[in-house]
Amino acid sequence: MSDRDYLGEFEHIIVLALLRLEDRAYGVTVRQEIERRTNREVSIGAIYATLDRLEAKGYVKSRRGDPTPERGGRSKRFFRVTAKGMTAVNRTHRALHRMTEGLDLIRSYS
Amino acid sequence: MSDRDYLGEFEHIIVLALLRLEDRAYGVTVRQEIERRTNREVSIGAIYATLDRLEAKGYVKSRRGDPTPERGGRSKRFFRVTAKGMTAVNRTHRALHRMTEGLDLIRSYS
DNA sequence: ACATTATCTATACAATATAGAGTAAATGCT
DNA sequence: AGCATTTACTCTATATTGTATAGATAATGT
Repeated sequence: MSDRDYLGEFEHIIVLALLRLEDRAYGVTVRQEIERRTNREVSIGAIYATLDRLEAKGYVKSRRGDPTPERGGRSKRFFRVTAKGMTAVNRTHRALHRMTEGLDLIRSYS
Repeated sequence: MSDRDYLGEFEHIIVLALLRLEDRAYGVTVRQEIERRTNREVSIGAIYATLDRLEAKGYVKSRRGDPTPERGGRSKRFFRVTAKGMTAVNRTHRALHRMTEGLDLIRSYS
């Protein structure tokens, strides 16, 4: 909860998905984005549980969307990363980067 | 446990520390390396618990070292990353990289 | 042998990750 | 209106990971 915390592995992935999706980020698209980019199958329950936790910590914020003119479907809950969330991703990245730099055994991040 | 798993956030940091320390990696040096590079304080218990878990999963292996000619001190338990461990770090990196690429909001890894 | 130093082990608890079933909201059709 | 269909979210339960604290072990010098 403190401002020194790092994002968990999956929290990290989810925040990155939100950043990529910008204003199109809600449960279903977040799941798709992750599955497409990483070939990792994730349950929808895992997505929401993590989004809720991130929101409780103030790293993301959600708002209810208006219904779309599609065939049906409940209205969406859109998510965006807060400034505090951005700080947390950057802190996490920085730590990973500091631990990785100079290591050539590893496929580099860049 | 399966060969599709990703490293948790702290597991990841620890494996990277082992890779950096090469043959000097044991509890105390792992802790120092992490604290120095990331300014993150970690308890020694956290380190060992994670190392044990990583060993149980086959990502690292440990061996008992001989006593050194220092003032005292129990003999060390050295750790190294296994091939399976390397695969796991790389899988984790790849996922992170795929989720990060193209995002300029974020301080890049490279 | 005992005090000192360094390191590791055991245990317990909190936070995070995951799955799956169930519920809700919207639309189109009859 | 009532109901089926579609899309999306919520709830509950459990497993795994992350963390701290306290205590046990092993080696050395006096």
